[in-house]
Amino acid sequence: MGDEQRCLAYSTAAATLKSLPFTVTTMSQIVDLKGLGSGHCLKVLQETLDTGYCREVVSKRDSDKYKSIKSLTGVYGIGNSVAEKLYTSCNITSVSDIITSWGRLALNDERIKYGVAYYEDLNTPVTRETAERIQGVVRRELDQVTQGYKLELMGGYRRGKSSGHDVDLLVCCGSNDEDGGSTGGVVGSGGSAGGVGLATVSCFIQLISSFSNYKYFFLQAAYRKQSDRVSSMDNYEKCVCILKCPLQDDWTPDPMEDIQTDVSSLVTSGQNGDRGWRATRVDLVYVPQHQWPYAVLGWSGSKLFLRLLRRYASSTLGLVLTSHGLWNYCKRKLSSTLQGR
DNA sequence: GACCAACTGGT
DNA sequence: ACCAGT
DNA sequence: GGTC
Ligand SMILES: Cc1cn([C@H]2C[C@H](O)[C@@H](COP(=O)(O)OP(=O)(O)OP(=O)(O)O)O2)c(=O)[nH]c1=O
Ligand SMILES: [Mg+2]
Repeated sequence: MGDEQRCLAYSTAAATLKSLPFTVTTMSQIVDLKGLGSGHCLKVLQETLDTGYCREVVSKRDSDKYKSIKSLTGVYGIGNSVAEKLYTSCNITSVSDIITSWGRLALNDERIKYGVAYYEDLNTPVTRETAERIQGVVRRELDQVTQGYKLELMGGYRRGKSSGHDVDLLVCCGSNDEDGGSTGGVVGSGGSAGGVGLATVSCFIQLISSFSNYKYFFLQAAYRKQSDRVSSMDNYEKCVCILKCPLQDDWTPDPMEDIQTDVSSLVTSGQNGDRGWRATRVDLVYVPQHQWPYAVLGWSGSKLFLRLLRRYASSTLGLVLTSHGLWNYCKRKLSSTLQGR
């Protein structure tokens, strides 16, 4: 049921107001703005301007259900659907409820374990300073396996934000790494990478391997379509992980530290602020050089901007815009040098 | 009343 | 197909 | 929920 679309409508309305160069004080300033419509949004705004708040907003915001769902979806890996079920069918209202009732809830998604164990860390804003520290960690790992690469901060930071919910990094390998050709150990989905240390292995796989070597947490890896692979080994396009971000410059991960796999040990080891690191969500995206501009566009956001831009590409230009390229519907990549627009 | 971005991975 | 995520 |  089109909740996603209603969310889109609210986002557009909010962005419309945010874009105004002045503080809104009267309805006449906003009634004719595109994106606000003539219904719900205006009603909320009218009441807010008249009385300082909107009864519907306040009652929704302060309702027990809203507060519970908000806490539950704050767990990485729990979305609206599961949160709703936990709340209505299991009387679960908080993360501590989840921990207490873990055994009977059958939450199978591996991410939820980490989401619960590092709930506080993962809901603490990541400062730009932290993001740059992570970038430094990644840069030093990359320097050991390749050269001539590009590595840039993406997402909110690239748009000038000073904090965010994660660190988005875009990597583009140097020309030496493009098309290695040789095949080697296959990297299994979801965790330990094999065949580490071979010169022919893609720098991205080596990078990810260094994370598991160092006992960082590894969550998920996405594959790249065969046709887009830079080399035969190089089948990862994205790595979604949680890294231990050093709190001081001199901290290095302890290779002896075991990775905990059950929630209770994760939760206990996740507590305690005094551990020299903070759990940080990191997205690493790896693209071949010819896709770099599309990847920069696609990973800079914002989410709303991308949706509007892609809608324009599709409905006005008749093209498909993704983070890999600009295509026509027959799946032929548009040669932008020939089609100069 | 149709349309609303485009995609991947886990179950 | 559904859910969660980018 | 807003736009066309
Ligand atoms: C969430 C989301 C992100 N993206 C892209 C654009 C985002 O800028 C990029 C990174 O995703 P996010 O990290 O979720 O977005 P962000 O970096 O803008 O926000 P924050 O500062 O809170 O981290 O991925 C999508 O294309 N679609 C989506 O639905
Ligand atoms: Mg981000």
